[in-house]
Amino acid sequence: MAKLTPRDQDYSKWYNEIVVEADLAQHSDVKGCMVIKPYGFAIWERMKDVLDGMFKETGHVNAYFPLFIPKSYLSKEAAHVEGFAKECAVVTHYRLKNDPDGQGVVVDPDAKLEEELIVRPTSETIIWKTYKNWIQSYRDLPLLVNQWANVVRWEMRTRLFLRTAEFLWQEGHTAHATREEAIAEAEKMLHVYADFAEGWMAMPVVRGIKSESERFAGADDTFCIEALMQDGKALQAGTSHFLGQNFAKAFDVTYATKEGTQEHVWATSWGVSTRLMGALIMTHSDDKGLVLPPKLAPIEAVIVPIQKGGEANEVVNGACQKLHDDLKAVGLRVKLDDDDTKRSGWKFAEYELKGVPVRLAIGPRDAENGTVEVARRDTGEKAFIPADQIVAHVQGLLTEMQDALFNAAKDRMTTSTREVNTWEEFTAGLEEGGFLSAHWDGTAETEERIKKETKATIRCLPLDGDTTPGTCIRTGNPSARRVLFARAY
RNA sequence: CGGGACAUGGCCCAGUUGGUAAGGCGCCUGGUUUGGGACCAGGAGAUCGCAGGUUCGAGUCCUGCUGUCCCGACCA
Repeated sequence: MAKLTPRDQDYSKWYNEIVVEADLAQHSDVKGCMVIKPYGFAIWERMKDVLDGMFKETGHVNAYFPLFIPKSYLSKEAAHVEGFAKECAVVTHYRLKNDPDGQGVVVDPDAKLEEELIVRPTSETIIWKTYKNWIQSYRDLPLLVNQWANVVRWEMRTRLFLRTAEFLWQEGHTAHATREEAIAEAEKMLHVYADFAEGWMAMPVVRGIKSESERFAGADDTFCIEALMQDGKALQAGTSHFLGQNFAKAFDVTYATKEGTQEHVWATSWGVSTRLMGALIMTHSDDKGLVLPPKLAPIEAVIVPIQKGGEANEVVNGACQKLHDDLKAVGLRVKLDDDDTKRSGWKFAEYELKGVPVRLAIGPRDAENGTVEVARRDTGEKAFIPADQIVAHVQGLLTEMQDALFNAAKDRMTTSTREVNTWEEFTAGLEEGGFLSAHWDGTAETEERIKKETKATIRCLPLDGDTTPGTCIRTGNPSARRVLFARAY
C-alpha cells in the first residue's frame, strides 16, 4: 500500500488518493459516475440514518417520486428552466433490438418516445405536479415530505463525492399556507443541517443566505451552510430554499382557505448529498489517512490481537473476544480483527488509513499483565489501560475525540476567517485561503467582477454577520453589510 | 466544449532505429514468521483502451473514436 501524497504537497491529489485507498469509492466505467464501496457506503448510511431521524423528529415523512420527469415539466417555472435546462440526461427511446448488421444491441428507432423523459436533476417539478392533486384545503397543509433518491446532473468535471454526475441525496419538499410558515420551515431545516454538521460530523459551519446570483434556480431565497476545508477552500455543505409561490403558480397548486378563498401555497425545498462525504474527509483527515468523528464511524473501535505463536495465542484470542463482547454489550460498534493471514503491523496501518477512531491491541504481555493497548486515531497517542477499566475508558475517549475534532476544526475556521477592508487586503487574503468578511455593494455586477478577477465567490451573507454599513472593497460604493467571500469547491 | 498529458495482467509501470511484452505490488501454493505495512521458494494471470490504416511484421508509425488526469469554460 503506497503512502498518501502529503496534504501540503498536493491537497487535491491527497484527497483523490484517500478516497480510493481508504476504500470509500472508485471511478466507475461510466463517465463521471462513482462506485461507492461498502466502507464508504457504511459512513453514508450512518449520516443518512441520523439525518432521517432528525427529519422525522421535525415532523417530516418519507415518500418516493419517479426517476423520470416528462420534458415539458421542466419548462414550467421560468427561473428553474434557466438553471436546469442544460446538463441533463435525456431518455429518448424505450427499447433495444438485436443489431441486424452485427453483434450486440442497438436502439430500436421505432421505439422513440413521444415525449422525452429527463432523468431528474432535482424533483421540484414532478413533485409539484403531484402536489396539485394532494392539496385542496388548508387542512392539507403543511405538507412535509422528504425523499431519499439519486439525481443526475451531467457535470463536465467531476470529483469523487464532491461533484459526480449521479449522486445520492435527500430532498425535502414542503408546502405551507403562509409565507411566514414557509420561511420558518426553510430556516428550521437550515438549522437541522447545521446541527448535524457540527454535532455529528464535527464540522463547524457558517449559516447564511446566498446572494441573488448564487441562489437556487426558482427560489426566492437560498439558505446555506458553508464549511471550510483544510486547504482554505469553502464547501457548500447543504442548502435550504424558500421557493415562495413560484412552483405553486407554475403548477397551479392552490388551497381553499378557512374563509373560502383560493390561495397559492408557499414552498420550500432542502437537500444534502453524498458531497457531505467529501466534506467529512477534507475536514479531519491527515497524511496517514482518514480521520472519522466517532459518532459517524462505522467502526468505533477495532481490536487487533497480537500473535506471537504457541500457546499464548489462545490466551490472547480469549482476552480479545472478551473485550469485544464487553464493548459490544454497551452498544459500541466494535470489530475484532482476528484474521490470521494479516500481520498486526499491517492492520495498524490499515485501520489508521480507514480512520477507525480507537484501536485496541492485546498481545501476550497484555494478556499476562491484564492490560490493553489503546491508540487514538486523531492524536496517535497510545496508553496501556487495565482491562477492567477499558469499557469506560473507551467510551470516554470516543466522546473526547468527537469534541476534540470539532474544536480543532472550529479553531481552524475561526483563525481562517478574517475581516478585510481594502482590495489589497482582500486579494492578499485570498492567497492565504479561508473566509474573508468584506463589504460588497450588493450588485450582481460587482459580484461577477470579483469572481472573474479572483475566482472568489460570495459564500453567503451570514445570519449572525456584521451588519454595520461600510464601503465596497471593489467599487467603493456604499455597502449595507459585510458578506463572506472565499474560493470554493 | 477549447489547450495539454496519458491509456500495457486486479494495481503501479518498463518497453531503444518497428521483430511477438520486463519488473514491482497484489493474488495462489508451501515453509519460516508475527508488539508498526515480514521473508524465502514456486505458480497463475496480457486479444498492449477501441476501430481502421501503413508494413513481410505494429505495444511502437498514421487517422478516427472512447476514457482518465491537469488547465480553462461550466457547476442551479
